[in-house]
This record gives sequence, C-alpha cells and structure tokens, in this order.
Amino acid sequence: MGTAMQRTIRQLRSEDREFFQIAISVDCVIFGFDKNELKVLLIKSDLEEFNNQWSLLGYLVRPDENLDTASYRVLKHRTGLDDVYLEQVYTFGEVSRHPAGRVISTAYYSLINIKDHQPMLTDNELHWHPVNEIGALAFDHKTILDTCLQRLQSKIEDHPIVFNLLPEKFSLRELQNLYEAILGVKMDRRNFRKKFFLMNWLEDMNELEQDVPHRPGKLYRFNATRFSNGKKTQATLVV
Amino acid sequence: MGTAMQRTIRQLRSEDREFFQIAISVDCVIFGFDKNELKVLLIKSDLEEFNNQWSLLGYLVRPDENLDTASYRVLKHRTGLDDVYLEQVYTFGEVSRHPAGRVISTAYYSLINIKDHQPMLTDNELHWHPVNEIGALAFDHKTILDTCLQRLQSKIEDHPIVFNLLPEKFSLRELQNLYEAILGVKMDRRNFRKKFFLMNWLEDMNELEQDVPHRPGKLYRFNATRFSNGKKTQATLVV
DNA sequence: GTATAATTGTGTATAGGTCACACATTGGTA
DNA sequence: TACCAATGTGTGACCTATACACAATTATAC
Repeated sequence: MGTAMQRTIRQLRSEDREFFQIAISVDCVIFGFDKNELKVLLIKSDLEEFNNQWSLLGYLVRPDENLDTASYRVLKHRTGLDDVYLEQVYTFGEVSRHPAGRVISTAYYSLINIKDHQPMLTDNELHWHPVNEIGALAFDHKTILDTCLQRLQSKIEDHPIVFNLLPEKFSLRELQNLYEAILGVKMDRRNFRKKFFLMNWLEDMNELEQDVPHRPGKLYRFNATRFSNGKKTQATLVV
Repeated sequence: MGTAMQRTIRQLRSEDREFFQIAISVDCVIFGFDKNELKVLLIKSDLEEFNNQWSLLGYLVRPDENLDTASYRVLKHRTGLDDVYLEQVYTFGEVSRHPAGRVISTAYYSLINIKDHQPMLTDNELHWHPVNEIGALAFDHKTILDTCLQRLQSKIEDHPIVFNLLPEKFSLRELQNLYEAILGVKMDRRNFRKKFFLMNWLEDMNELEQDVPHRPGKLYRFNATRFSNGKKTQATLVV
C-alpha cells in the first residue's frame, strides 16, 4: 500500500508537505476552589475576532516537546506552579475551530490550590472566574471547559483528586463544600462524613480550625498511603 | 504578551514555521466479537523498523478534514463500513513515539459487527486478533490498544454500546459472553438476566435461535428508545 | 421413540449500601 | 451568661448485590 502514511514513515520531514499544515496546541482548564465556588483561570483575548472575550490558557506545542510537557510548560508559565495535578481529556480537531488556520488542540485540566497561586495574579490579564457564571468564551473554549468539567465530575466519584484543590489541612465541611461545588448538588452532612471515614483516606491532624465564628471543626489531611493500601469498599465516594 | 501563539493567530500560515513540523494522525482500534472472543483488527507493518510486527489502522490527518472525519475515513477504507460506533479516547504525543519523525496520534476505538466485515478480509494484510493474545505491536500501539480497551471496559458499565458488536438479533447468552469477553470475568447467569430485564433495553423478538445443538434461547434486540426513556434504575449494568 | 446431553429459564434469602432524618455539644460572640 | 452557628453523632427503611438449584426444552444418538 503506497500510502502517504507509509512514505511518511520512511522520510517524514522531506515529503508530504501537505500533512505539515496543521499546528497543534494544548489548552489548560485550570481549576481552583475559593469562597465555596469552583473557579477557572482565564486570560483576556487580545484578538479582534474575540474582542473582550476570555479564553483558556494555551500554547502551541513545540516539535521537540512531549504533549504533556507542553501542558506543564503552560501551567508553569501562567501560575508558577510545578507538581500540579494534570490530566489529558480530549482533543478538539474541527477544521474551523480556529479563525486563523488549522490548529488542533488537546485539552487538559489541572487542579491547583488557589492560595498557592495568589502571588501570580499581578498579571492583570489573568482572572479567576466562577465556573457557573461563564457564558461564552473565545474559540471553542466553552465546549472545552464543559468537557473538562464533566470529566472532573466523573473522576472524583472514584479517585481522590480533589485534595489538590485544598490546602494541606482542611475540615470536612470544606471538603463537602468542594464536592458540592464541583458536582452542583447538595449532600447530606452525616452521610458524607460517614462515607469518607469508610474510605479511610483521611488522617486526623488532631487540630481544630482557626478563626471561624462558631465551633471549629477538626482538621484532616489526605493520606495517599491509605488510598493505595485501602481495602476496596464497594461504597461509591459521592453521596 | 507577544507569544508565538498570538502571532500565530493573526497570521498562522506564513509565520512560525517551527510549529509546523509536527504531523498528526489517527489510529483506530477496531473491535469485533467472534467465537466468544474480543478481537481487534490489525495490519502487518511493512517497515524495516517493525519487521513482521502488527499495528493498528491509522493514517495522517489532512489539513482540510476534521479529526473525527479522518477516523471515519480510516474505518471506511479498511472495513467498508459507514455508520459505526466510534469514540475518541486519548492523544499520544511523545516526541519519540514514531521512529521517522514527530507524529502525534489521536486514538479512537470502534465497535463493529464482525460478520458485516467478513467480505473485506480478502485484504490479506488485515487480520482479526484475539485481544488476549496480543503481545508486542509496532510503535506505541500496544499502549494505545490497552488504553482503548480500558475505556471500553468502563464505558460498557453505564452505556449500551456493546450492541454494536452483535448482530441485530442475539440471545442473552451471546450478550453475556460478550460482556465476559470484554471484562475478562465470569458472571452469574441468573443475575445477569435479571439486571438486563431491569434495565429495560431489550425487546423480545419472539423468535428462537436456529442451528444450536441444544435448547434454543429467545432472541432479543436492543431498543434505543427504551434506553433514552428508561427509568433511571440505580442498578449498575454489570454484575 | 426413548434416553441422554446441553442449555435455557426461573426465585429466594442474606448481606451490604443508600438515603432520609434530629438532637446534643462546642466554641465564639454580644 | 445567654444566644448563635456550626460540629459531631446513629438508626431504620429501602434498594442492590450476590450466591445458589432445579425443572423445562430442544437436539442428538441409539
């Protein structure tokens, strides 16, 4: 079969120029949690086509870097953070999704503790937006955001990743508020607590909340060892 | 910020040539079900680097076609089938994944009724392989296959997609064999039947199997209307 | 045509998970 | 010292998961 694919394999850079008219980018949906709301970090588009619209943080992928690496690079550049939770979700490849040419974009989402990021907010093109209040975005970024939010929603049902959005120590109330914000539902407090203790992911810090205008709750932290060693209960995480 | 991304947006085709050194392809994991085994359609690689190894069916994406369209094109070309179930899974973008240059590949899987495809098997480079017996594949295709199989396994827990792998009419025994083949587990026959009837996805054809050397079972077909209208039972699909 | 083999079709009991629900306790604040 | 606002805790009804056995049906071999 004398296909372009196979010619390409033998001599990828010198032939078949027609296949090198596509650029590839990564777009990062950076989630944070603040004031009991799930937020996403956006940048103001300075393009005429998308005047005054917000967009996700993205960048073209370099020929010599892995796709994941490109995504980490965007995150590091925009937030100053390494070592963040990052997950690839979907690749958006409609011909006309980018007004200036063919750009295929792979979407990632990441979860960061918003307080770690505050110092970088001096970049005044960047802002945290409550996910619930976002209408249109530039390009197809609203679709990308929705897709990533759905993935996040289903992921947290089985996997202990929400801890990336919280400080090291947190109260059960904060944890429940976070689940409620992500899933857009209200949960029963007693059942929520019961299930989390059943999961055995939390380590009691023997400390209490500070500066709350009411009875303080106990502080916990996530214990990854318990997760990996955990007995497999059949209980689902979310109430 | 004067980034290449933003320059690119204004004048994508004439600048930043460095970003146009990446080719993008799609790879299709085409699943079929035959003789109580889950199978995948592979092609023999004719490359020196992968002498005698098998690979997935893939092709470069054209500048003027959507990513999904490219995937359908590969399927149509290799199987002659339109109108198949197709789902994007993940994009593989390691720099060194392709020996001859930078190729980022988006993986899809599809589910086809293997009997519809038999006539095309005259293409003697193409063969169905039992998924369980596959060792190494060319490129990173074993990883791609494993990733797609995992996605399939989790997808069938909630979504009625396995019907794409069966003839229109099938017995409950065939359906159970299929679930067992995909998930690699044995299930209890009574519980399996009970749950499927609870789901209310099946329509009784009032026909019996033909040409089986024992008592024939009833034939059913999938009824998509019942799926969309279905009362949401909390039962999970798989036993 | 009768016996045999292979498979279909069916129900129940137990254990465990889901969910709804109320009150005493604690610490902060006025 | 009284009040406020939250934390921390247990039980019962319902539903789901799972394990498990036997009669009915058809094809086949004799």
